[in-house]
This record gives sequence, C-alpha cells and structure tokens, in this order.
Amino acid sequence: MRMSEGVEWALHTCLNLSWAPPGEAVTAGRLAAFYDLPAAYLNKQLQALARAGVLTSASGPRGGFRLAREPGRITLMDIVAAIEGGEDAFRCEQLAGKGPGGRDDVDYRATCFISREMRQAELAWRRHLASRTLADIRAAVERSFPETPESTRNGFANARA
Amino acid sequence: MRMSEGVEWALHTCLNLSWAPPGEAVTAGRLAAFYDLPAAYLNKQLQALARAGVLTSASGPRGGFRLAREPGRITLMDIVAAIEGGEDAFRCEQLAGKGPGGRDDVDYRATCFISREMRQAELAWRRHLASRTLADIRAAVERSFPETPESTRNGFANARA
DNA sequence: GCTCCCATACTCGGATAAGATTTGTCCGAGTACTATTGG
DNA sequence: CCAATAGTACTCGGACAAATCTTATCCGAGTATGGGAGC
Repeated sequence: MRMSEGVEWALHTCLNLSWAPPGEAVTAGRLAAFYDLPAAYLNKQLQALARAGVLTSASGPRGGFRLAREPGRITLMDIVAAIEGGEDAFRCEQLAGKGPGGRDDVDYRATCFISREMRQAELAWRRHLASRTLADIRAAVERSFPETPESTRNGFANARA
Repeated sequence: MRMSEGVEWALHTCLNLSWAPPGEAVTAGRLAAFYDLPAAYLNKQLQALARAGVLTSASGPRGGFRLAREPGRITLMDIVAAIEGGEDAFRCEQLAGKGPGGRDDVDYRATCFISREMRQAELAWRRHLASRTLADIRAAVERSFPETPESTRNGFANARA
C-alpha cells in the first residue's frame, strides 16, 4: 500500500501556490522547476487537481494554475483525494459472502465486522486529513520560517520555463 | 493507493483460524477452499504472516498454519503490517529540501509540516487498527452469528485439499 | 508381538512468469500577446 | 495616430510508452505417517 508520489508533489505545490502573487497564475513548468521535478508529469497531477475543483487552469500566455478557492477552504483530504481517487484503500470483496453460510442478497460491506473496522480506521485517517487546511499548514510554516513567502515568490520569478 | 487484496484474505483467514480445533493446524489448501481462493497465492500471504510472527507453520502431513498466540494478542495492525509491510503509505521524499532554501543537513521528514500531518493521519489509522484484536472481531461475530464457530469448523472438515 | 527402518505422500517455502498500476513522455488544441498593415 | 488583423509563441490537455509493483503459478526441501522386515 503505497501512496502515489504525486500526492507529495501536489501537496507541496498547492502550498507554494498559496504564496503565489495574488491574481497571477503559475505554470506547471515553474512549479516543477521549484523542486526539479519532471514538468510534464507534474502537469498531469495538476490536471487532476483542476478536475477535482481544487485548482483552476488557464491555457496560453499568462496561463497556468491557481488555487480555486481560499486556502482555508482547501483541506489536505481534498488534495489527496484528487490524486489518489476517493476510493478506500481497503476494498471489501465481500469474501464473507463466498464462504459457507454466505448469502448473495446481503451486502457484506456493511455487515462484515472486518470490513467495518477497516473502514473505521480509514475514516480516522480521512478525518485527520479533512481537519487540516492549506491555511493551517501555511500558517505553521510562516511561524517557523517567516522568509518562506518571499523566497517562494522569488523562486517562481527566477525559475526559467 | 490501493491495499493489497491479500490483506482481506489474511484477515478473514486469521479469523477463521481462531475458530480452528485447538491444537490442530490447518493447511493453506483448506483455508483457500473456504473462500475458493487460489491456494498457492494465499500460501504466500500466510508465509508473510508466519515471518511476522502472527502464525506458526509446519510442513508435512498434519502440517499447516495456526495462530502463533491467543487471538486477544493479535491486532488487525499486526496482520495488515505483515502483508503490506510496515512502511508508511506516504513516504516523504524530503521535497522541501530540494527547493530554494533547502538544506542537506536537515531531516525534513521531521521538520516538514506536510510530512508531519500526513504521518499524524496515518498514525490515527494505525492506532485504530492496533486497538482491535482478533478476539474483539471474533466476539462480535459470535454475538451476531452464533453458529459461525461450528460452521467454520465444518467448513474446514469438509473442504477437500 | 514389538521395534526399527524405509518408502511415501503431503505441506510449506521460495524461485519464476503474467497482469495491472504507476510513472514518465510527447505532440496537438486553444489562447493571449505583438507586430504589421490599412484607414 | 488608431484600429483591425494575422502571425506567433506559450500553456494546458489528453493520448502514448516504459518501469515498477501486485497477482498468480510452479516445483523443490523437509516432515510425519504407514507398512514391512527383522529380532
């Protein structure tokens, strides 16, 4: 059970976008240059974020990506779900229904105690991620590293591509 | 981020083993027949559980698998970790260290706020799984379906292989 | 009759392929800017 | 001098390939059983 590498990219990139000059879109190329990532692949992840409504995108000169709403209304869960898809990691194949005494007319995703506990565990995970917004992270970073907003903007400005 | 199918098999199989006649080992073949699973592949998962110390294994006639300790001391986390490996789903590649202002002598897995929150979320997940034992599940099942212990033993007895 | 030994059948264990998902790359569609041309 | 227009460069978007992980299968190593021979 390994989470896609793109999730980390997406999280950091969204955070960086929260420091972008207001009203300006940032291209995938610049966002990728920030961490020296393959631009085309990061672009793919950003597309997913755009489809999920986390980012807005624009083509052409002056185009690029920007946050679709204020950072306080974007949770880590939003970003993770956009990249990984909303499905549970543990997918109950209703094994209990295939054993002796199993019946076809019962939905074991609701009945099976194993399935329930696994779902509860994931729910705890989801809840934590949903309780943290980009604004929270941003504030914590700024408190520890006050120079970050400016150095991030400089990073965008200096990056070629 | 998809959890291996083997985790579901392992959980159900361990639960079934908790109902096995005491002192008797059950072969991978019978455990697989219970849910009509590919025996050789289930065997592979059971090997992992044995390596992790959840099960004990024995070769030859009268051989097979059995729980390595009482069900009250086997958590769902033990089983999941045995199959999936203990590593986190989110693996911090220390992206923050590769950006402007990043330094090589800092461990960003501890510093980076994104990494921290992701780890916290997974910790919540782990905690839930670690708080539930096989005995808990078994008790819940027996309360709702009192015939399960016997029908499971019958399933083992009747299964060919 | 009892014991020892050997052949046998059974089961786990790890090495070996097939399939699926993730990762990475490329080129085309669309858009805003710019320079040029005509009024 | 101003406006309209055509060209141009730039960016996202989705289609296409490589690599990695998961899933599945197979055969060999080891072990308890059962029968037979010897005492």
